[in-house]
Amino acid sequence: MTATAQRRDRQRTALVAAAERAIAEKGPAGLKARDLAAEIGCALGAIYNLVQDMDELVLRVGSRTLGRLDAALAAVAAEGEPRDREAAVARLVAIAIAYHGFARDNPRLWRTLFEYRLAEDAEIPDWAVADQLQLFRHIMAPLALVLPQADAAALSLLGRTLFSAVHGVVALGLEDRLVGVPRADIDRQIEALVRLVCAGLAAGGDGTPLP
Amino acid sequence: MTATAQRRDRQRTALVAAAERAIAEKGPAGLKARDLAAEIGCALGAIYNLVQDMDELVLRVGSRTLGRLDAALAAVAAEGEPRDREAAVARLVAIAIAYHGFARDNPRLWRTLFEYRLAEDAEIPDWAVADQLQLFRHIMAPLALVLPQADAAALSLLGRTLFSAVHGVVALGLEDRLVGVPRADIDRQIEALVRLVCAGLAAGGDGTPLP
DNA sequence: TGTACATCAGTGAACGCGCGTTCACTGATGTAC
DNA sequence: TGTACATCAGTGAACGCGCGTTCACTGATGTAC
Repeated sequence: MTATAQRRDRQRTALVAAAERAIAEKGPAGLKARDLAAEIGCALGAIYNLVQDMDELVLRVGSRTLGRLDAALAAVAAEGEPRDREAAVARLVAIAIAYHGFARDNPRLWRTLFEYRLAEDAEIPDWAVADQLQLFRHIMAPLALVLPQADAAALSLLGRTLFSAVHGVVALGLEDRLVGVPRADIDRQIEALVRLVCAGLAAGGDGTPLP
Repeated sequence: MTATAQRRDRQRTALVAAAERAIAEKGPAGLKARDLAAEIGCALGAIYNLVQDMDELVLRVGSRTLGRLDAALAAVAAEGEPRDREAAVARLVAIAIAYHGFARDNPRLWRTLFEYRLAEDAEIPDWAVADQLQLFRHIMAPLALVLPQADAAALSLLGRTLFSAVHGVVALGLEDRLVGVPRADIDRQIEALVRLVCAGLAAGGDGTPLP
C-alpha cells in the first residue's frame, strides 16, 4: 500500500469520526460538508475523494454505531451462556437494559439508525443488512431456552416482537413526551415487560395465540 | 363575525387541509409554502396572515391527526364497556390492532407525530399536550379491569409501557427493516404481545417485579 | 541513483438549487357619521 | 342610504441564508527506464 493510499485511509477514518461527533452532537441534520472539511483539515472538495456523498457518510457512521451497540450487548453475554430458564430470563432482561443504556448514552446516533431516510431509491447496502441481523444473536439463544418447544420461525418472530416492544419503551421514554414512560422508570418497566412476557409464555402461550 | 373573518377561517382550514395532504403524500419535508399557496389559491405572503409560520402548520396537522387517531380508537370502544377480565383483554387487543391500522393507513402523518422536531426552544403548546393524554383513556379502563388490585400510579405506568411496546412493534414493523416484525405478522404479534403481558399479570406479576 | 513523465489527490471559488420569510404597495372591506 | 376615511387582508418580487456538489487548475507522489 502506497503512502498516498495510507493517507487516504487515515483521512477517511478521520472524516467518519468527525461525522460521528457531529451527528452525536447535533443530529444528522447538523452534518455539514464544510464543517467536516475544516475539522479534518482538508479542502471542501477533498471530501469527495474520500466518500461518494454525504449519504454514504451517514451510512458509515450508522455501521459504526451498530458495531458499538453490538459490542455493548456482547459485553452482557460475556458472562457465559445461561443454563436454565431463570438465567435465560435474567439474560433477556439484562440485554434489554443494556439496549436502553446504549440508547440513552448515544441518543442522536441511536435515533439516526432508525429515523434517517436515504434518498428515494433507498438502497440499503448489504453490509448494513448483515450488521442488523447480527444483533439478534444476543436475543435468540436465551429466548430458545425460555421457549424450548418453539420452532425457529416462531422463535424468530417472537424475538422481533420482544425487541420491538423494548425498543418502543426506550424510544418513547427517551423522547420525554407524555405518552412515554418517564425516564426514571424505563429500566424497571423494561424488566417488567420482559418478565411479564416470559411469565405469559410459561403460563401456556406459545407466542401465537389461537383465534 | 364579519365576512372577512369568516373568509380567513375558511382559508385557514383550507391551508391546514392542504398541509395535511402534503404531509400525507410526501412527509413533513415535502411541505412547501409555495405549493400550499398555489393549492389554496392565495399569494405566498397571505399564508402568514393565516398562520405564524410553517411549524405552526405542522403542529395543527398533528393535532388533527391525533384527533383522527382518537376517533379511530373510540370507534373500538363504541361497543360498550367490557364487563369481565376476558372482555377487557380482548378490548386491549382490539385497541392495539386499531392503532396499527391507523398507523398503516396514515404512515407519514402518524410518523410525523413522533419524529417531527420543532426548533430549539421546543415549546409544545398546551392543547397538543392535552390531546396526547386523551388517548390513554381508551387503554386505562380495560387495563384497570385486568389488574384490579393495582393503584393508579402503577396502572398509569403499565399503560404507558404497554402502549409503548405496541407502538414499537408497529413502528419497526412498518419500516420494513429487518429488525422489525414482517407486516403480515404485525396484527398477530401485537395480539400475542398484549395477551402474553396480560397472562403474565394473571400469573402473579403486578407490573413492578421484585428485585 | 537520477530524470521525465503520468497520475491523481488537493484546492476553493463558483454553481445551482431550494425555500422560509419579509415588505412596500394595492385595493377591497368595514366603520363612522 | 350615502360618503369619506381607516383598516387590514392580499400580493408577489426580493431578500437572505444555507448547503451539497462540481470543476478547472496545481502540485505532490509514484512509476518507468
